[in-house]
Amino acid sequence: MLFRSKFRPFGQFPPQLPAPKPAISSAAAAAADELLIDSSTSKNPVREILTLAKRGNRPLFLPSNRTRVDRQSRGAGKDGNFMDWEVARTRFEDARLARLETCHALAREGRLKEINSVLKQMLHEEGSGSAPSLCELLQNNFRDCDSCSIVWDVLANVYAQLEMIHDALYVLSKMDSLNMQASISTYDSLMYNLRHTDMVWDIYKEIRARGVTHSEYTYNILIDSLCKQQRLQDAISFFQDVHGRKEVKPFIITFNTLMSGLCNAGLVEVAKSILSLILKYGLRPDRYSYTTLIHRLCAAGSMEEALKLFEDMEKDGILLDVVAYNILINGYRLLGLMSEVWKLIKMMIFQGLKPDLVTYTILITGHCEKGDVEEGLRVRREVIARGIQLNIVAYSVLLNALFKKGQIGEVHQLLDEIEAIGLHMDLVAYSILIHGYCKLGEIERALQVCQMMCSKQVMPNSFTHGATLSSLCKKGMLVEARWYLDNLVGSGLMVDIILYNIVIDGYAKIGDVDGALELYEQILKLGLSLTIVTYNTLIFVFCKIEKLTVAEHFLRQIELNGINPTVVTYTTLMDAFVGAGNTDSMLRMFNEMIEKAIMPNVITYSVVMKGLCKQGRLQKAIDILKDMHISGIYADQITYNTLMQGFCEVQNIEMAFRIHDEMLQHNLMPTPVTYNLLINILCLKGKVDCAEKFLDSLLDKGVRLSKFAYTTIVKAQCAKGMPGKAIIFFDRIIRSGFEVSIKDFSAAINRLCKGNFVNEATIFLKMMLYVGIYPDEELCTVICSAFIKKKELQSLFVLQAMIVKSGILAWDIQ
DNA sequence: CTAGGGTTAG
Repeated sequence: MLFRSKFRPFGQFPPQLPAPKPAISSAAAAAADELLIDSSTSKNPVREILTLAKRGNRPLFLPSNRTRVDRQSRGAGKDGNFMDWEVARTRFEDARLARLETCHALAREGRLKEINSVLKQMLHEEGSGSAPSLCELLQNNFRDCDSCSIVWDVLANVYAQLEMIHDALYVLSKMDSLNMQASISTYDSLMYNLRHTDMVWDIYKEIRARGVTHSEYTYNILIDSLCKQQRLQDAISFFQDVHGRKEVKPFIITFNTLMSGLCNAGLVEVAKSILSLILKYGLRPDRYSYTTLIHRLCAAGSMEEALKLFEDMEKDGILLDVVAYNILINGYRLLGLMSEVWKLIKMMIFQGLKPDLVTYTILITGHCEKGDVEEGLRVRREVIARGIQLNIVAYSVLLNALFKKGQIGEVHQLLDEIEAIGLHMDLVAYSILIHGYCKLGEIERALQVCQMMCSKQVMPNSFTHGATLSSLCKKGMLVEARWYLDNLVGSGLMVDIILYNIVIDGYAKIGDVDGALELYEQILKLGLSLTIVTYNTLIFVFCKIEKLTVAEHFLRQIELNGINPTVVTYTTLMDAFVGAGNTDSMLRMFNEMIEKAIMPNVITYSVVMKGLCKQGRLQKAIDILKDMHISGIYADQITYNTLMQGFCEVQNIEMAFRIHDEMLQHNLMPTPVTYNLLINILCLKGKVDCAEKFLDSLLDKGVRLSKFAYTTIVKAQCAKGMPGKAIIFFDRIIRSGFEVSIKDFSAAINRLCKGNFVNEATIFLKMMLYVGIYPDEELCTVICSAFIKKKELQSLFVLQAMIVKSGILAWDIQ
């Protein structure tokens, strides 16, 4: 009982979105029923995701806690036939009893390992939530037998091993009420599986209170648990308490555990000092001690130091194994040095070691990171051809890469493959799906996946929730995002600062200062530590509502709190100053960050350029481009577009096109904005035909253009007295499938009327009515005045009659 | 107890 109170029940997440507006139709209800059966009987969640994805239906929120009896009844009684169900139940009970009988027989002979494996198989089939009924069976059928307590103990132990913590705790509480004592090995298992939570200490206290003697693993598990919970100081103190007087000699494993914890916390130097501590205790560092450190150094990019430790390790007589090679190989992959990766793979083969799945996964990751998913998929085929089966990690890498490229068809193909092999989706794999769907804007599908993983007892963590929250925010669904966040907080689940940052950013993007500040207050109340991201986001929202003094004040506040501003902090402020036309303040900020040795990035430079262009200091802007090349920061499309816009504003057509050429020389694909700028400048300079030819040449090359490029040309044709061409060209826009709006028509008609091309304006009006758009009051006025000016009273009356008849101005005329 | 996969800010 002690344990149950603290443990939170499963199945609270995901919170369901506020009910989707349309009521669930009867067809959907039928589908829901079908799904219900799917989710409770199917062993493969991937199948369900695919089914959902292919069906493309609305979210159907499934109840996740189906009881066992319910499951049995659905499986057995086809037509709800009572007898069928009764027969099936009896058979099922008989099979369970037979197995428990076997366990007791084995217990009488002391064959613990075999009990363990029988129960493991059994509980795996039973699933979580099965403890109450199994306990009942044990209690009713095996009460007076000597071997009972052994079976009960192994039962609790196996539940713990299978991470069915609820069930393990249930068995323990039952044992307690029956006056049976669990073994230290069972407590160890339980603590190991609860090492990420505070509950280990409750169990440890329980062990002490009951006078159970600790095992050789007990302390190690506790130290590991403290490390896993980032309580390093406590871990070290506990180590000293237990091992300080050297009465209980620590394992080398315990030292390694500590080193691993320190490394994960980024305290590599402290971890290194453990090496000498090991010697002081009369032990020798082993393979794990070295590889733990080396791994950390590789992850931090310190390959040289890592290589040096490898030499030390070899001097100690420890040969490189596959794991050690993989760590090194991954180190080079992280640095993007794929040639070194290949060298090492050849080297390990030369030494008689076989690259394993991890090696290949690193290779696949490397290819995918370069954007070459095809090559990643090729390696996958090669691996399979060598008789190695990919695991969920390798598939995750590929899934993630495919989502990033938007190759959703291939994603589904891989999911099919995962299903066919029978691999289990894990937390990361599910998170990739959720994030992927979110990025595609398919939030409902993402929520379905979330729901599904919950029903499979794979609980979403902060990353998973972050993906959902950020896409809700990106879609501007702040009410839903806030509601989701509040639910997370309300259910007492771990909510970290990142989740708050995401939603604050959501508010910031829509300029909702109050929403952002409300969450800021909440963070303070909860006692979470604010990060620089939080501050950057708050600075951004004040910039957004043009309160630059407040924003800059915030910067000073940050510094007073001892937090270092980053390149993002400064770039945000600089961009706002440029937007407010205050280039001097922008430059002041730029100089300030340089003084603080904060490295500008490509965005910072682009902002500086934008400011300089605004002041007309174009030569200076070009100089910035040169500065960037020198500091090894590559200009991107936006940088070039910014510069190009500067030259377009002074109508320097030649420079605009030279910048375009330079983009191509640097292998940068111009964006729609680039083309819009160029087409616009051609039109402004009266070279409308030239603009049209340029547009055609782009289309020939297969470039996709935005509607703006087309309407720019139409506007120019109208303004420059080419009404006939404008009509033909506008027709082309409609035929190309663009959605035209009243604004596009008004822009053309206004310009035509201004140039007295009243007949052509009328043709536009007819086109407009033809596609089902009606003129507004303003546009009617423009056309009527044009008729009056040209004294075309006949047309005027026709138009007025039409206006009255169509009821466009009905509300005005009364 | 060591290796490979997912995340937030301009």
